[in-house]
Amino acid sequence: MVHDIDSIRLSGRIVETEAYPVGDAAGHAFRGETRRNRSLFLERGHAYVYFTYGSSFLLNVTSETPGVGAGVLLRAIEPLQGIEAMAGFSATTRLADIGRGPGRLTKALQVDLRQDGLDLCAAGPLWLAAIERKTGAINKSVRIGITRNAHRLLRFYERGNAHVSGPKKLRR
DNA sequence: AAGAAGATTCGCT
DNA sequence: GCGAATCTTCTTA
Repeated sequence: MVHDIDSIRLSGRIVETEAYPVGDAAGHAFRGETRRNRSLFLERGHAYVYFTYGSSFLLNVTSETPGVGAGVLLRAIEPLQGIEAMAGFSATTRLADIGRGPGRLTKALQVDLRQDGLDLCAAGPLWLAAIERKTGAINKSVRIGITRNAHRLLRFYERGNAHVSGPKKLRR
C-alpha cells in the first residue's frame, strides 16, 4: 500500500486483512447503500474509508463489480518507505506498532475521508503496488472486533509477522 | 428525537 | 486484561 504525500512516499507491506463478502451480516454493505458506505459499492480495487469509535479511520479495498457492496479491510502493514515520517504521525514509538491495527495503519499512512472512493489500481496518490518479497505462510482466523456472523474464518495474516495485530494466539 | 452499538486505541493495573 | 474516550450511523419510538 503506497501513499504519496508532499514529495514523501509512505508505504508498507500488507500483512493482515479481513474479508467482508457479499451477504455477510457483519459487513457495512449488508443493509444496502447509504451515504457512509457508498464507496463500498464501487468496482473492485477502490478505497472505502470510514470513521469509527470516534477516533479511527479504517481503510478497505472493494472487491466486487460496480453496484455490489463488498470489500477487504486492511488491518496491518509492515512499514517499508517513509518510516520516520510514519513514526511521527503515529502515537507510538515502537516500529512494530506503527502499522499494527486498522486504525494505526491509516494514521501511519495519513489516510482519511479525503481518500474515500479513490481508485487504488490507477495512477494517484494512494495506490497498490506489487513488490518482490518472499511471503511467509498465510494463516486464517475469526475476525476481530465484530459480533455478528463472528464465527467465519475470514481474517488472513502472515504467520509470526511482528506487525500483525490482535492477541498472540491470533498471530501464529 | 433519542439511544445504543460499533471492522479501535490508549493508558493503567 | 480492562475500561474510558469519542462521534457517526443506524434503529426504534
